[in-house]
Amino acid sequence: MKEKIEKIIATALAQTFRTVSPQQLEELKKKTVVEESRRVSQGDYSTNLPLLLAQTAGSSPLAWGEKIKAEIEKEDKQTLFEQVVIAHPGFINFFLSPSVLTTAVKDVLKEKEHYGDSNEGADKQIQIEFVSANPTGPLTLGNGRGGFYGDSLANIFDSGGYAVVREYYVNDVGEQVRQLGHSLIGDEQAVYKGDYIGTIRERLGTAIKKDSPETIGVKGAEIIIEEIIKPTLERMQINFNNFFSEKSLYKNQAVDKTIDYLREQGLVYKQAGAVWFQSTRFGDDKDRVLIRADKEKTYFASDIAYLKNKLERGFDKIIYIWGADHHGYIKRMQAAAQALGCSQEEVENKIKIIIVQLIDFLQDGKKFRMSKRKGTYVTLSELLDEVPLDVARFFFLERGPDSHLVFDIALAKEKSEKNPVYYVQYAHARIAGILEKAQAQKLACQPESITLEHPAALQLAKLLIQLPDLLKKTREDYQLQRLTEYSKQLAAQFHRFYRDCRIIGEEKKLAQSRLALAQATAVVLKKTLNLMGIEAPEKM
RNA sequence: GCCCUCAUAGUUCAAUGGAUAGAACACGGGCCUUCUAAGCCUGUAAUCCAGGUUCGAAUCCUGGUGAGGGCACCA
Repeated sequence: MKEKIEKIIATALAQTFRTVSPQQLEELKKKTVVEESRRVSQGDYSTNLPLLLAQTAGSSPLAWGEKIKAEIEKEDKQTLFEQVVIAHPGFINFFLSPSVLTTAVKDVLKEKEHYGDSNEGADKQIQIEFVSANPTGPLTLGNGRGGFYGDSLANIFDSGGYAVVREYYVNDVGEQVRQLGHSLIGDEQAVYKGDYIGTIRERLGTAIKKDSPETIGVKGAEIIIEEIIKPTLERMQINFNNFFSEKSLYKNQAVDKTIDYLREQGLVYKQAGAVWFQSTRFGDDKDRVLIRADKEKTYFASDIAYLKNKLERGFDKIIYIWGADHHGYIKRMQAAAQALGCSQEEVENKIKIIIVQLIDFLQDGKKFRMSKRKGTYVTLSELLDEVPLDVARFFFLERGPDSHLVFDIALAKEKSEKNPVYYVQYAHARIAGILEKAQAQKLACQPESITLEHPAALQLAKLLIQLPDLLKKTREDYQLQRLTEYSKQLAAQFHRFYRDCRIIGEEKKLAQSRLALAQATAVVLKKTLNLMGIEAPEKM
């Protein structure tokens, strides 16, 4: 919808404003905002264009408004708008024609679960790497946040027509694996604590006595991945396309080859026995070690090899989802990307690193920072024992990635009945109930002859048409909390419609129209919930 | 010390530089002979502080204050 309006505005702008250079025109178009109006009195959509024009070319915003309005009305050949109104201090408000809304309801019913999908990414491949928790213990709430976030983001790109690869990078080699080995042995170098250590120790049996810490660590990591992490991911209903092993990058010499490559580029030097990468050449704060004096390669070295691998696989977009404790890594990864041949622009647009803030949790009135090493953490599977998956997903997705959230465990359990996810699901179940009843009475909706007359019905239809714009926007700015907000709005508006507009028992044509709207609402609600990985129940 | 986030009702969160800052929970009133009251209506209540940019700032800039995170030949 917004696109259609933008197009009309762009044409109107070009007609009105001929004296200006093409660059300025582009500039104006870029700055022009079309948004859903916040208030009914301000129409359905509005734009700030007159204000911008006054800024660029002088004269009063309202005068510009009049000129643009005239052009818009000429240009609006499909009569999208019932009314176009200039408003102080310089907005144009658009009131949609009822026919736009009835058409939208028909579209929803026709496209069903594909409503809101787009083909913008039809020939594009995108890779999202997320969770990637170290195989040294169970997944934590923090992993859950990143996991639900990444999974839903992937769904939204799916819906945009992209070929999406969901990948989990397994750090199955190196220092921490050795530390895991020591922890399993239980010697003085033990680091990880927690009940699972004892369980795995028993599983390994006599191997503990004879194998090296490294070998034990490798075995332990495998058990943790296969028997702790993967089952938890399954409970979370996250399906990765690929578990990418760090070890494999060593086996096929990818790490060595990457270091060689950097060396050929003249970006590597030796100092004090170690091999360094000149990341400062690309804006990093300091150079970084690739090979330590003791010949051990750093994680950064394999991270670069992994990035190289991703680039070679030809993805159009590469998304990393990291916890805030990794933010210090961004600069060096961007430096690495440039060293691997990405332009500045590619680093900005092609490689997206999303930082999800860490979670504190509240227990007995005290805040705790989670730490696997200290054993002070809540595992995701513990959470899922207490709280249904739908609630957990909604709870995490409700917050923007930048928000530092405090997870009150007691509250999450106690308030599960009041969780907004039930509110949204209830709206869906209510509709399902009506549809069932309607069917029993042989009342079927006739999408071809819908009329929407009641304000509550019109308002509901206006919300339905927002889904495509909302998904598109989210693919641009990654602000997933928009989906939970939208689902709550949609549910609320349906509940109002339900209050004001009866369906069963009304005059036939009216009943059919309203039934169509209710059914379309169910489709959109379900779509929105499913994108978040949440069920849309028929009964509650 | 340097760098990155964040700071909005009592609480947890929303809000592309736009018009009267939205919800939910909590607290106070109302609404079920009618398609699910897990609902609806309604009241109280907020942009950390000080400057600046702008026609317009919760949003951008500078400086404070407070919270979290990061600054190793660690992972």
